Amino acid sequence: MPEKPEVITVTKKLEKRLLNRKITDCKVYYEPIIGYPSSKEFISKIKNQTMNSFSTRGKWIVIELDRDYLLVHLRMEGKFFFREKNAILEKHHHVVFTIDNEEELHFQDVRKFGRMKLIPKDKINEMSPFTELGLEPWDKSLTPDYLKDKFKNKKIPIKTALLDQSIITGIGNIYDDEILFLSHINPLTPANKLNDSKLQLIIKNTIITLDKAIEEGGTTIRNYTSEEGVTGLFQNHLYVHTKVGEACPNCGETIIKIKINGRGTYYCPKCQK
DNA sequence: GTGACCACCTGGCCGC
DNA sequence: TGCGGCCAGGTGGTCA
Repeated sequence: MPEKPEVITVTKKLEKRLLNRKITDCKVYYEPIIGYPSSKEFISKIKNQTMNSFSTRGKWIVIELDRDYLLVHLRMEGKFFFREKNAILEKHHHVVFTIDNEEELHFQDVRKFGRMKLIPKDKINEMSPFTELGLEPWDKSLTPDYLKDKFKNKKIPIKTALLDQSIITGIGNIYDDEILFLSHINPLTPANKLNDSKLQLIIKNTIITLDKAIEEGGTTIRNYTSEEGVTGLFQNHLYVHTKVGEACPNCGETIIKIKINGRGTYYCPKCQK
């Protein structure tokens, strides 16, 4: 389940292999994957454009082409694989890009949640999903005052508030649990009840957690793998997520699991009162 | 404006 | 062994 560190890991690997190369053909086998424009238009527009740069915004992979930006959201299980030209289409491979007429880049998504958009460069500010996104975790503007302002009318649990991409972008369910554990904050605490020092702790631990996860190449839980099937190692450093019934690494109390807004939430009831 | 809920989607797991 | 039902979860849409 790709979050920011996994998106960065995948983007780096794609950049290494695809920078300055040309998309010579494209086939779409499951049309809803293409969020904008129509799949027919997507195919015709993307052909013969060179991939000039790779970056991320929130959980989106941003590929700068000649005339457009190709935006890819992996959602739950989107993955990229390289294959030789005219390779047999494997199960759950929904979009195939031919690169330099030499090899293929396959987008696989078992659950079909992933999305791609092709946005003209001159329309990126009005049409991209970025307008709805909040601050990146490393943004200098991410301060306790910023969060206090965003949370002032939020009575929802902090667990839910941190998943709100319009406030901080890039945090998903796994790192949310880890950040709150490191911050000794109960995930059910209403977001508007947190004081400056707690908000500062959240910011600090968000950066620590994501930096460490990026260093480890992301987290492999269930079946997330990055491009070329590379698996991340951060799951070896998780403190509470998926650790239900195990001892808290801090106090030894048993880690419990509850549901908050439909999301599985793991925490230590003693450390995170 | 806010928050709760649902749909999307499939594979894995569990109980019967 | 086979079947049905539940769970996982990021995002966008709907409704109260």
